[in-house]
Amino acid sequence: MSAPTMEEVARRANVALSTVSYALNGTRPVSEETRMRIWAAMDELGYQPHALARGLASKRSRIIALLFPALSRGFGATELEFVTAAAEAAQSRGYHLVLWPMEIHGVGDLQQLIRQSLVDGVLVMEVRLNDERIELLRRIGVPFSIIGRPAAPSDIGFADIDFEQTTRDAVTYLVGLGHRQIAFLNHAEESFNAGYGPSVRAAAGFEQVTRAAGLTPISRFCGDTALAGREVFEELIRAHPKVTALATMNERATVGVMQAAAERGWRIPDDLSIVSLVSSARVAEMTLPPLTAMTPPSAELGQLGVETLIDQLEEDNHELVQRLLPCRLVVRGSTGPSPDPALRSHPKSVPPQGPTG
Amino acid sequence: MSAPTMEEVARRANVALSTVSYALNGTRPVSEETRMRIWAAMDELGYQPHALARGLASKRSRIIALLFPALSRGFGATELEFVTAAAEAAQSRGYHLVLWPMEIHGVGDLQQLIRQSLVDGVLVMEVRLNDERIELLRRIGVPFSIIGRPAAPSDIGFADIDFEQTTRDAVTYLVGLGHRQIAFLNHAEESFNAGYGPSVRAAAGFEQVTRAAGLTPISRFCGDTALAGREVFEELIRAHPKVTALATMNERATVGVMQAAAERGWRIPDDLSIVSLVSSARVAEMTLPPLTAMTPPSAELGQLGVETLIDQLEEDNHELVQRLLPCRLVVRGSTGPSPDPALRSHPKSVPPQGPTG
DNA sequence: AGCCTTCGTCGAAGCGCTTCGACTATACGC
DNA sequence: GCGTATAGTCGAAGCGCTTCGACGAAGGCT
Repeated sequence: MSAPTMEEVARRANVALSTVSYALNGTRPVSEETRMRIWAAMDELGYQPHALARGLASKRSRIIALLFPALSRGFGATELEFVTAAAEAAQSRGYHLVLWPMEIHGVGDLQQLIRQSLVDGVLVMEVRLNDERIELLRRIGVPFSIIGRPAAPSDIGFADIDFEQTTRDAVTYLVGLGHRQIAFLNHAEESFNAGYGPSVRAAAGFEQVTRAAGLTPISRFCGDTALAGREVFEELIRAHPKVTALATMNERATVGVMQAAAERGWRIPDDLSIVSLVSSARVAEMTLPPLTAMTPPSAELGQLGVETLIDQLEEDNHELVQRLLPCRLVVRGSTGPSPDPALRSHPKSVPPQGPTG
Repeated sequence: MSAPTMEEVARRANVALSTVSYALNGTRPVSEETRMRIWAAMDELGYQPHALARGLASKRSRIIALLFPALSRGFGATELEFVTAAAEAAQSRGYHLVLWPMEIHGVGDLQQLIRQSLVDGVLVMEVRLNDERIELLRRIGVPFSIIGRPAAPSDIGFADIDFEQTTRDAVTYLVGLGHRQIAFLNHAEESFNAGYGPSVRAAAGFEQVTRAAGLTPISRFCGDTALAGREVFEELIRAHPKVTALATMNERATVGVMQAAAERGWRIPDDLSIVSLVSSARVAEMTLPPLTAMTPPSAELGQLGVETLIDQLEEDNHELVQRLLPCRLVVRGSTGPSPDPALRSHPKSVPPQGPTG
């Protein structure tokens, strides 16, 4: 009834307990013949090594923790995909992934968990440029790798979206459509100032690519709500009436922009093009028209994050893995050739559907 | 440097190792005074019990697994919220939650994981009415509880959305707005036939509430894509031109419906009301207008699922917990008073923005 | 031939905890 | 008063595994 132990395997294969262990882990050489006998015994018994016992004896639990901010802003389908991919990657390397949803504010909570010696390492999501958590983790002395990267990611493994490249790609695409006045809708100013990586890096990328294209960078901070999106958009259009395209960092605000555009009679993409800088397909397809968007490689990031960590745990001279992945452009219905902005203020058609919410 | 052990605590408190254990777990009486000394020693050392050792010795790992279908249909923000809540609930009861993303097709994979004795129990998401997984789990002999419920949930703990009630509530709300021809947009027929719980139960609820209100139930199956939504909507309106309100089961199709409605010049909610039967706020706010929706109690479900399982693990005479939670109606912009359908076919305003995708 | 490695195996000592049986001292019943 | 619980503590035996040291046999070197 209860699970077979290594001892039973050993008896059945007529070898010592330790030999079974060596055969299982390849820790010491075992003759071809013996190994065969042991394997046979194992699967006749349906043997699976006892994870806790193995962990206790070897001081390596083969469990890693995924640290993610509970109930955080902007958590959605993308993150789920990420988490799933991480769990799968862990599983395929023989590890387990535990979820530790928490905000870390002091060394306390986390240290308490770490001290339980349940996990070999920690994977951290959503890292800011100067994230205190990194210092904390280092002080605690637990192996970790991160998704996102701090300002100076000198000696830690990470995997992150290449926001600069993503923004450049998006803007380049808009320029290719003939747009010349392109605005960038960032996250809230507080995020930017707090060093939130996506915000800071995308801004840098935008600045860079517009300058390189000989254009004037126009950008705005904007809270992550539809209302903020509307307000900022209105102000933006008043200040820069010739803007024909928008690259946006946050989806809720984007919806607000679309509302506001509709209210002033602008059609998307005829009168205004919008490209969302980081949107999963699921979300991008919810709007009308569906959003042309840069889609984050969530699954790859999750996988990469886990592998970076595990490599670090297993190899002694772990070469640091640090990887940047750009988002992939998926053209949907929200982008088109640049209109002549002058012909736009009084749209060819009619007043659109008013706000209803 | 390395974590303190129970032995060090014992030495420091001048008691036997076992006494520390008793003090920690309350397994046997320990005098007030001794207990104080032990506590003091513990937090001077920053002691945390070693999870693996504890698990090995007690045969209870205090780890539970969340089994969820990898890369499944319809996975999004709602599910993430659910997972987060589950992890938090586990944590607050002193448990850890590991993620096991997998499709179970045979007893094989799962049994292999179970045999590692890593987890005390399993929480299963997304259960169909006649889910083979339940039989499997029972055969494997691992404690489990489920989110969703099978056709005859006689003796297993579960937590589920009350789809019947939710649908009734939604339709009642529409009826209250004056709608008399209300259609129900279900998931795909295959899901229904496969016994997918939400699909089957919502259908039952719809049938019931419409009949009770003296209305004729109109319903359609519909694939989970915008295209399917458009097609089914067109067919529906041709067959039942007087339909003024829709209760929809799936978000992608809903977007298709909104497109199709816009194409024929219908405004939402002036010409057509839509209530989404299971939508998280995040998604419902992405559309234009934002969707009035029944919002699932994801967090509560996650928490309830975990607690059901843990109760079952800890109490000997575990009274079976079986709970149904209805979704909460959140009115947004997609519902309004019933129009006179006769006045609708040639809408007051203009041809809307065409399809762009 | 003699010596040193390497291969293949065994037995035993833990890893850090829980739990069982045993023991002492005190309280209780009648 | 004596048997009998009960509170409070201890020591030791595991839980199922990894890993260390040891040892014989086989092979390579000079």
